[in-house]
Amino acid sequence: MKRVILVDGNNLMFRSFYATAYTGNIMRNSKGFPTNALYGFTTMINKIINEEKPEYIAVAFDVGKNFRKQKYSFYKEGRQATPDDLIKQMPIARKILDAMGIKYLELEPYEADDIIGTLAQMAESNIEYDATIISSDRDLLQLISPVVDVKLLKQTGYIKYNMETFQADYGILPIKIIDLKALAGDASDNIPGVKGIGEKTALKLLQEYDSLEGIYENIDSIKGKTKEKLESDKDNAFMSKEIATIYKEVPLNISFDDILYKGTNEQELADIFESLEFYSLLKNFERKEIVKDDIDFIEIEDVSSLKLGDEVSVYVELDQENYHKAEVLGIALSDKEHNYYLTSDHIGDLKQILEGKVVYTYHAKALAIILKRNQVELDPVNYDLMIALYLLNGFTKDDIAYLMHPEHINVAFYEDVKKQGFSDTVRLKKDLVLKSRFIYDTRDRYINELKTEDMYSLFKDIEMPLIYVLADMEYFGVKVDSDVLEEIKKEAEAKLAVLSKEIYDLAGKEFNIASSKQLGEVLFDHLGLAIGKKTQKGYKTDAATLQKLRGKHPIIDLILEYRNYSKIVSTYTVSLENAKFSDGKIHTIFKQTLTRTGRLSSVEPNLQNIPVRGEEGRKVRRAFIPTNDLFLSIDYSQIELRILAHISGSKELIEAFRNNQDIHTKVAADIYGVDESQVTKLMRSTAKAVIFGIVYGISGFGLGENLNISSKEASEFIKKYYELYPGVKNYMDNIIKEAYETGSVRTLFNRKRTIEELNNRNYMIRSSGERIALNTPIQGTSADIIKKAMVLVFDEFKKQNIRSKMVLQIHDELIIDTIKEEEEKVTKIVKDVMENVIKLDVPLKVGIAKGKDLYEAK
DNA sequence: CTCTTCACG
DNA sequence: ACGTACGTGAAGAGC
Repeated sequence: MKRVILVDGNNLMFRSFYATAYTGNIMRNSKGFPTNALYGFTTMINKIINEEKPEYIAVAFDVGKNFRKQKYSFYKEGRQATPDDLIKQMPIARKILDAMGIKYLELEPYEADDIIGTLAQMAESNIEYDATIISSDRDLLQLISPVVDVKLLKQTGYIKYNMETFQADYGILPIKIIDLKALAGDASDNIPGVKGIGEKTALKLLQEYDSLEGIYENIDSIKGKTKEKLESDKDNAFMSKEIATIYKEVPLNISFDDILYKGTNEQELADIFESLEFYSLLKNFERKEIVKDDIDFIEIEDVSSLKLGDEVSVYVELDQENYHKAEVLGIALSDKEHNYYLTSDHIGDLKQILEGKVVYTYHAKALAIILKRNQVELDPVNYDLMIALYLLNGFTKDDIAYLMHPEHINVAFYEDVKKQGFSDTVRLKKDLVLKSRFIYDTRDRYINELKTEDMYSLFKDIEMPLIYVLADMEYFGVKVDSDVLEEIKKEAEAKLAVLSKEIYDLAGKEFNIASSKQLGEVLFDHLGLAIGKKTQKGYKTDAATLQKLRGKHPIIDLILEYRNYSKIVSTYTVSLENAKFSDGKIHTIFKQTLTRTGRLSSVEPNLQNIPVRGEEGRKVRRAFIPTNDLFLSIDYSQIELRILAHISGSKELIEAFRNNQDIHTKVAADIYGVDESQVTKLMRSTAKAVIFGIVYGISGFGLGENLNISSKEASEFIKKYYELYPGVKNYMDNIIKEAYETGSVRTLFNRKRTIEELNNRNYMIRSSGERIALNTPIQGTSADIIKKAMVLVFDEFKKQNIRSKMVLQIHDELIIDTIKEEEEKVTKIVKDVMENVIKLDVPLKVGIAKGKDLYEAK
């Protein structure tokens, strides 16, 4: 028996396109040509070849006009036009198939379905062959027969249907899919069917009367509404049947020999992948010299033999991403004309080599920390390519290789090198030199781009200096008291032991409380509590869901408490202790090029989410102690709302901030229509939720969920807020309009965020894009402001010889590890800088707290 | 490796 | 009809 694989090419391309277009970020090559559909398509075809090992294979496409549409103009009407970005990719799919040695078939005015149907028919009539059809389109199920089966692609994986499995699922013969559509119609193809009859009813009718014809022959034995519907739409039903029927006599004039799988022409395919920049797929080929992966350089033993111009790029390779622990693997230097390689033991010479020069690098913070660890203090570099790219493209990879590949420079990806080890030193040296060369050669280009985009000042005056502020903070670190952590851990573990016993008793059995799957089964199946929302894998058991079940069963409170303590143990005692260095401190990494809004993030460990809201968790803060004498915490009061007031120009909000009013109380008084003195706690917290929601672009539903009120009531609040603060509403409308027009939004400091989501045809994703457009200028401006403040504070400390240290930034808060004698000075400097870093239409205000640990300094 | 949950602003 | 708040990082479960 010979197996024939029939692939629905159109279907694969559409699927691949929309699968990855979903987030709004369409994959493109460096020339801007869209490649997302082709990537998915190629991956799928490769998978099919590997899994099916076909002897015969054909891929069918739609082309030109189609006869159904010509006859029935409403067919597929109302469909969104195929996006240009997808149309452009279609011809390349055919080229890829040619290069892969796979026959593709298309013939006007037929659709891919009809071509597949015709080939399936050929298999039916030739005893030697059987066929497998691959598609996600259920229409093709009508072709299933004893010799034809269908692999129906699902979001992940597929379902294989043959005669038996199809009948088991649907209860009808495969061919009756046509009759099913004749009755139920098909919204996506705009096939009418019988109005008011859906899939359920249609299946029932077909199981009883076998076919559309059978149903109408027995129309009198059908009763009620169904009969009426059938009678009034009889013509539509038969017409729908005709449209839904796959045509099996397309005049292709081919034999199976014409669709023999010939195998890949590697050079041809490599050329296509090269132009599409599918580097991961190219790895599979031995390739001719298409990319640059060689470079001339001088290996330096004696530093005095180095001859460098005034402008120098330097690249230092580390053996792991965490530069607080990493060892240097090698050093590369480039100037206008030369490239040099230095072994890692020259790291200490970099000061002498680079002093007085204009220095460019990639990831200056890593370099700075490595040098600090080698007791070298180098002047700040002038240009960090990683930062430039972050500002320009929102590029977030630490690995420069991701940037060089699109420019046809073949250096190993860091992940791959790590896997293989760094043994191939020749390769390592070349790669390093290629990197320093690249940094040097692209510098002018990116500086110009920054200027064109009006972000040069943001780059030069804020982000570049901030590198060294952060390096200083990270390197100094935060001291941790292990005894305190141990004590908290012990207490929490004791509580957990008691709690789990009680929980098992109430549940009537032992289970893993940390498993949401098992917990869901216990609560909802075993104890029979009212089921709320579901997740992909079971019942939702998060805190919000459990909160609603409180009082329904005593186990709920215990579980909430259990979760609280287990979070403390795992995330905030054990792992913090593990993160401690031999100096007794934690050295986090502040990622400066990660977030889409301009905020920092903190990793290994995250020191921006140490508990504070709950009393139990908050105790963890006792373990964070100053290296000097005390912690000062200075935080912006309601900075995002003040920014909203400023950029929206809302008269009412500006007025309120200028008068130093409690904004939540004021808004509460306004929306409830009472005097401020009559505002209750609940009213104030409701107002607070409304205000925050507005900044995030919330819906009535979302606010309702959040406040546990009906979405109608919530919508009323939102409406009321807009009426009271028309400036805010106006801002929201304008920024969204602007975002649609320019495809991006900016902060007050010109930081730019492009929002691909706005071009998405999916309503949900577009809405999400609109919320991003609303929120990013606010969150981003707040990030800009505190970043600038950090740079100024750092400079001022230096100027006044302050030895107290800024150690943490938590988005709107700075923590200073303070020397007692400097307390007054430090407080004054930080407060002054933070409040005056920018002049807005509203004042900026800070709150100050201090203490002998992070618990008190809050 | 993905999902769920939960910590922070 | 649909799904429903912005930005993060980390741990544990379970495939």
